[in-house]
Amino acid sequence: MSDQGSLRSTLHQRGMRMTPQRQLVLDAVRELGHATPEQVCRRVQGTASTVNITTIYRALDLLEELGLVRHTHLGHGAPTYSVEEHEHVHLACHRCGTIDEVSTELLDDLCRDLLARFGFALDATHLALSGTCRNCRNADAAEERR
Amino acid sequence: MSDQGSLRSTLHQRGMRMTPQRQLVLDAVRELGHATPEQVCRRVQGTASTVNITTIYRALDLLEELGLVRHTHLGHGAPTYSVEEHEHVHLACHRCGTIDEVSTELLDDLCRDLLARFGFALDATHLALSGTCRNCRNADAAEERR
DNA sequence: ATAATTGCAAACAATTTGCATTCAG
DNA sequence: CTGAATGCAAATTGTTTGCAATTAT
Repeated sequence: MSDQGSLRSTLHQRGMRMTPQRQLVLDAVRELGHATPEQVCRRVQGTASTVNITTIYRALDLLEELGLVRHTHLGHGAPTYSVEEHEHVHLACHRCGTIDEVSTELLDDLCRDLLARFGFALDATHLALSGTCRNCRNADAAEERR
Repeated sequence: MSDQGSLRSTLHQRGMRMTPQRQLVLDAVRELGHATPEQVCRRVQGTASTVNITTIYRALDLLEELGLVRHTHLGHGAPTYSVEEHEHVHLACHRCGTIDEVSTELLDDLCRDLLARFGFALDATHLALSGTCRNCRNADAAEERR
């Protein structure tokens, strides 16, 4: 599902079109992995230099509404967009800023729990968990010892 | 720990002071629960009308650095600040925007897992989990049936 | 005195809006 | 033709910076 054709028809049902701009934005997000609107814009402009950043924002919103892309607030600043496909969880260290990706399989139990207890269907794709990574914990421990 | 006095002395060790503005910001965050810098500002200005929003930002940064408050990106827009104290997890429905709070105890297993497998110490306070709440799932199911 | 803190204005970054133009059905 | 989509400029929102004036030690 959600291949080229079905996307076209989903849009068509809503009286919308799959324009070159929207396709380029989707491609850019696919290729870049995690990218801010700014970065997507630069990428798209590599191919079609006249595309305006406003269009990028509008396309990202639309694609997100259609469930094709997703945004996450990793650090501060601008959010990053990525395709819904590759499911993973971010481990963001708030000490050094490193971001690791691990499988969503980790969350399976939690998912089940939330559904059973609260009727809440967790969207496990692209979750960002913040904490302290091994390195920083070691560094802290060393600090402590002094 | 981290009562009035120890805060004062923590600051003092760093050659800083507990100013009225900072106290008001901390109080506001305490009272408001989850608030954007803007909201904190309005609250503080209710008591001390001349306090500038710049000061709010600076105080929030400082208080966060001291581990007294914490910010989370709930919806889009501005982040919300809240006191570190009451540990809980947010269940944010991306359909209707409702935000529920549940105990962090839910995450105990996940915490253990992350630490054992990745050496990652999850900060479970104030995690936001996005997904679909019971109501919206029911609504969707009803839609489906038609 | 001296160093921290504040308020203010201005800069800056990220995002949104209004509107005239273009484009596809 | 008509409505959807775009580009552009301007407006808005959220946040940061530089600096002079104020305040506590």
